[in-house]
Amino acid sequence: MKRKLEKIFKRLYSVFGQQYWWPADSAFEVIIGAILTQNTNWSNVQKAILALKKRKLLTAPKLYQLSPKQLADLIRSAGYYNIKAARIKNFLEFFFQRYAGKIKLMAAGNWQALRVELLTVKGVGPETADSILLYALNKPVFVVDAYTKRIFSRHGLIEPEADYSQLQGIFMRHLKNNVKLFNQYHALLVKLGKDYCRKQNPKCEICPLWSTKNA
DNA sequence: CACCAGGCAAGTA
DNA sequence: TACTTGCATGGT
Repeated sequence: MKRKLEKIFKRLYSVFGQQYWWPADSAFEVIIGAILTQNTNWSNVQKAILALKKRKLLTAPKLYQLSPKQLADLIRSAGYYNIKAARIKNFLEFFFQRYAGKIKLMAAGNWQALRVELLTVKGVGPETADSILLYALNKPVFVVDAYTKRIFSRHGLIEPEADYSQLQGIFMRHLKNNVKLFNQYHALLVKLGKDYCRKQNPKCEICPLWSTKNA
């Protein structure tokens, strides 16, 4: 499996190149984006982020001051706006109570412990927590998402019923714990997913991974 | 028109 | 515990 994972990475990298994730100007922006992008197209999230930026509201204190209704209206384009407004509020509550609203403080300790804390926040599940750890705080955590599972399942590399932690374990056991590698690998899988491995997409048959056997 | 997108929690039996 | 449902906009 280790060899296979390395081969897949090389193949994806040669086909798609650098992905430069996560597109954001700050760690805080990554965190808000991670919540907003839950089961949502990224272009819809960008509009919501832009709406917050235009109003100079993309900071923890500013967002914390907004009412749920005000916040929901601003992030409307991201979909599920009432739920996501509440989830952002839940995170901010935790962020101020536990880390005084300081990214540096939150990033300072042991990340495994922080992961457990993040998962106690209602609205922060495994993928959101791991996205925050990897892309906002540069911790060596592999982010698994729907594309990762679909791609590996379709290629017969995992059982279709494998859960998040099992899939994550495969990557983290076999790959070097390297932030840049994990960042790039996940981004490449999303790129592959967007281009070839959508839920119903005949193009899946010409996915560049099908030729890794011979590569 | 139907289907989907960088999930998660709550409800049901 | 194991399945199902709600959440919602905007692009294809």
